[in-house]
Amino acid sequence: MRRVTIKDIARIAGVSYATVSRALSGSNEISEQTRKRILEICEQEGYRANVLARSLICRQTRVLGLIIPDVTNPFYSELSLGIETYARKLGYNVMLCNSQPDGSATEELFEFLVGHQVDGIILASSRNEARGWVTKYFRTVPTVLLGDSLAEDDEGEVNAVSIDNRAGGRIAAEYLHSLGHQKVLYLGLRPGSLTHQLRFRGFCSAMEQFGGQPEVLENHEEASSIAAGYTLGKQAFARGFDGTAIFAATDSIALGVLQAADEFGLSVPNDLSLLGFDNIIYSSLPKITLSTIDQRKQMLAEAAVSLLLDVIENPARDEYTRRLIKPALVERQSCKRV
Amino acid sequence: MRRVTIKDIARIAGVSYATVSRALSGSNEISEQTRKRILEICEQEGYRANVLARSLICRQTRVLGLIIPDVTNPFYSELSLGIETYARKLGYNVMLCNSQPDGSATEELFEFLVGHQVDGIILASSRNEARGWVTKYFRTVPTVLLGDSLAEDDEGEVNAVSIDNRAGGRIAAEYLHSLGHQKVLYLGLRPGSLTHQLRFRGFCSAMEQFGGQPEVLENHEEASSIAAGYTLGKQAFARGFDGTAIFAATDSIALGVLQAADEFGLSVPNDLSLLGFDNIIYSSLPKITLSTIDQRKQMLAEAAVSLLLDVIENPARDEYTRRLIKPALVERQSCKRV
DNA sequence: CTGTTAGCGCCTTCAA
DNA sequence: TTGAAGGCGCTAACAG
Repeated sequence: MRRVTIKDIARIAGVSYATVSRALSGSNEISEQTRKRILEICEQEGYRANVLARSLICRQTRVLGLIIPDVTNPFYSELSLGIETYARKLGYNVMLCNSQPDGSATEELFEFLVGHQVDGIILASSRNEARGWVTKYFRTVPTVLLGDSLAEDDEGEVNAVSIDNRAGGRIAAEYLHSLGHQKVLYLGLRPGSLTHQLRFRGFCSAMEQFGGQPEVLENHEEASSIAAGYTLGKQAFARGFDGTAIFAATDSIALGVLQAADEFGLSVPNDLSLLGFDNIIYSSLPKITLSTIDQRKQMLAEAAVSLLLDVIENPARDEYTRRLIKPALVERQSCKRV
Repeated sequence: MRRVTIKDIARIAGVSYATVSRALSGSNEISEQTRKRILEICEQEGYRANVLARSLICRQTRVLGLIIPDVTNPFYSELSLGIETYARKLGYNVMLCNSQPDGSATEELFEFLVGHQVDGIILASSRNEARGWVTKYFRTVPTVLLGDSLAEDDEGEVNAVSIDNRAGGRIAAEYLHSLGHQKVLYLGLRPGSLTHQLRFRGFCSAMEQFGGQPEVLENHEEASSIAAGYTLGKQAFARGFDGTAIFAATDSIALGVLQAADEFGLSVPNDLSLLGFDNIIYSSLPKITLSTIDQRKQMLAEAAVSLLLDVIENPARDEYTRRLIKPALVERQSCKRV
């Protein structure tokens, strides 16, 4: 399928192809007449500029790369829609890539995106390795991390945007404490996830401060899926869970726990309170009505894009920004006063 | 950020850049020695071929465009993951684009993708306009429709893959009939969706054959969202629904209906049977356990990619293929014998 | 205001 | 086996 090029248009219009280029680029060193005529011909012939050829010269593609673990995860799909929408509004397009839940395709995808000359990359990841990936590539291509960068408070050499997970954990603890829960299980901590660790740390420190006793049940899967939550939930109930509340590492995990509880004849919130994290849309479903901590995905999305564009436009920018967004409690009906 | 090019490598290696090109392309008209040496230098310097420049010459980019209404819809996110995974396995990358639930961005996205020289496009849409979009562009770029192409059985000039929606409707009717339901409401038919019409037609013809009485409640929103299902459900219950079962146009609609039923104190399946369509992952949630018709997304995804690649590789292909995939009933706990 | 020319980074004949 | 040269579609000086 041979496509019509700028030369074809030039030939038809009887002008040089530089003129056509000018007509298209909105240059002002061209008469309105010829511009109109050329534009009409383009329309007629169905001309579409070859963006690749253009990028070759302009040294920018106006496309951003976005790497997420898995679109199927509603947290990431909502995030990616927010990012795509906002980027498009600012004149950028995004190439969405799934790195697999375990992140195994991440480096390959970086290479791929660099090869495609994207202007910048957003890496959305909650993994420990995330920071390493960013530092490996950020000298080659402007990159921002959408996730936690470091456990300690010292800033690393990465530009990052994330929710304040420590604060999120604290909010959870305060909420459960306010309902009188003392013995609470934190279910689904993934050791490979810095995000989860921060969340857990914030949760524990507040809980202990209140004299509560946090327990943990780790998730050794690579993803916080409903299935993982289900397995872990069954495990907890089978060995005789004797606390009053469960704080799930994510909403998906909570959904799985709910399923397990159902099978064990445990009613939420009557026999057991359940609190999630993320506020995915399915948490608001009837009969689910999961109380949770909201991640403010829209804000995260816009912050990440803004930061990335800032990095792209100021290549000499010799500072690193780390934006932390405050999470918020969403109270529904899965938690009850003990 | 200046990136290292083939010329830099050539200079360092002390060869012409044609030689470097050969080393990289796996050509056999080059000695193993120099190839190895060059490859090492590339590695050292962190050389990444500029895919754009390459595509300019090779006239193929190995990227496929995928247009879906909205990633946030789990049906489409599952589909898109399937498509991306399968395409990547075959050496293709995909550019995912959201056309908005109302499809308003579709034409713009076609133009965008054509400008980016994608090798082909998959348009996933259930709208009436879908066929028109495809016929408008398929001469410019190989395109396959993932959705229904025509109401009538005559083949149009489009290559298409879809579930057999008429059969899906029939299966639904047979199932509800087998449980003794006579008065059934088809809830959520979108007039703008060919898919829904086929589904409804199959449903009605079977239902009538059984002597049942199908009713309809149309959805005039642009998307089959949970919210739309909720509104429609409330509407149905408010005006006094007196049937025994509801067949929802999609699972998301069904989820909304469930919420409305909950508010009206109606228990599913005790007071009312509810059947969905799609089999999104959230239908299997505890306490939701929605019976539904499975769309076989994996199969759809692979069929669409295969067909598209076939069209790409055989440009002179003078036939149109339409693949219909059989849907399957997934029985859970939302339907009961009357 | 318009045309000419020289590349962007890469691949591919054609010579050597 | 290697190098030189032309060109993919387009933009950007520089002339005219």
